[in-house]
Amino acid sequence: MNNRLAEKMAAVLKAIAHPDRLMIIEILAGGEKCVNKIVERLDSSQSLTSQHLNLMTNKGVLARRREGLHIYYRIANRDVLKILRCLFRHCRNR
Amino acid sequence: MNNRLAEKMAAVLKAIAHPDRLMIIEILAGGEKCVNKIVERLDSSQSLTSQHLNLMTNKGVLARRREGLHIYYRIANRDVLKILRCLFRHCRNR
DNA sequence: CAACTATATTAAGATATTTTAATATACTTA
DNA sequence: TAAGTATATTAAAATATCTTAATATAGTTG
Repeated sequence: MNNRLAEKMAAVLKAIAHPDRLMIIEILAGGEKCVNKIVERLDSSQSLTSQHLNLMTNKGVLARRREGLHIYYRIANRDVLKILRCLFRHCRNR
Repeated sequence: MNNRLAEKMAAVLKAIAHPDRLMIIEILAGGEKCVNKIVERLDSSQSLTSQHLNLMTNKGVLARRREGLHIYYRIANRDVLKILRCLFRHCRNR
């Protein structure tokens, strides 16, 4: 692992290293959702959720598409789910 | 995933979400090493490296043992390596 | 025990992340 | 086109992380 790659890897981890953002990824694991559904399930504010969604989209973790008034978010690359599953197993028993 | 678990998971991610710390984990994947070996391979300062090592030890990612003047660090739980491998594969091609 | 080696701790400043509140934008529909 | 709904952006304050430099500690050896 060279320095450049280590930085890329750290950037991906930082993009998901937040409780709300992990929950968002879990919510989207079940398929794409529009923002207000995500806000409801998170029990967080619209603004903050939107910022989390934007951050993860900019970092390539999520992708979005518009359909009328709604914007649907989805997981951009399923690799992230693998990482989450390892992490989940690791944390569940401790 | 409940809130408590999401926080635990985020804490583990934060503990490793730093280029130097990822490199340290990779170095230790080959077996335990003492601090000065790690410092050499990282090309970072003794103090900063020691702080990274402490942080990861406190968060349960690493473990250490003393042998005379040297303190040997090792990976506390191999789950972390699985996470890193997923992440590595994810980042290598982008 | 003095000098040395290996490592840890501390404090401070720099930088980044998180959160809130207010406001803006984009699209839809009456 | 005005009002309404869904979402995004911005700015500021609060908090956390990162880095450096200086110093402390713990063990070893002459």
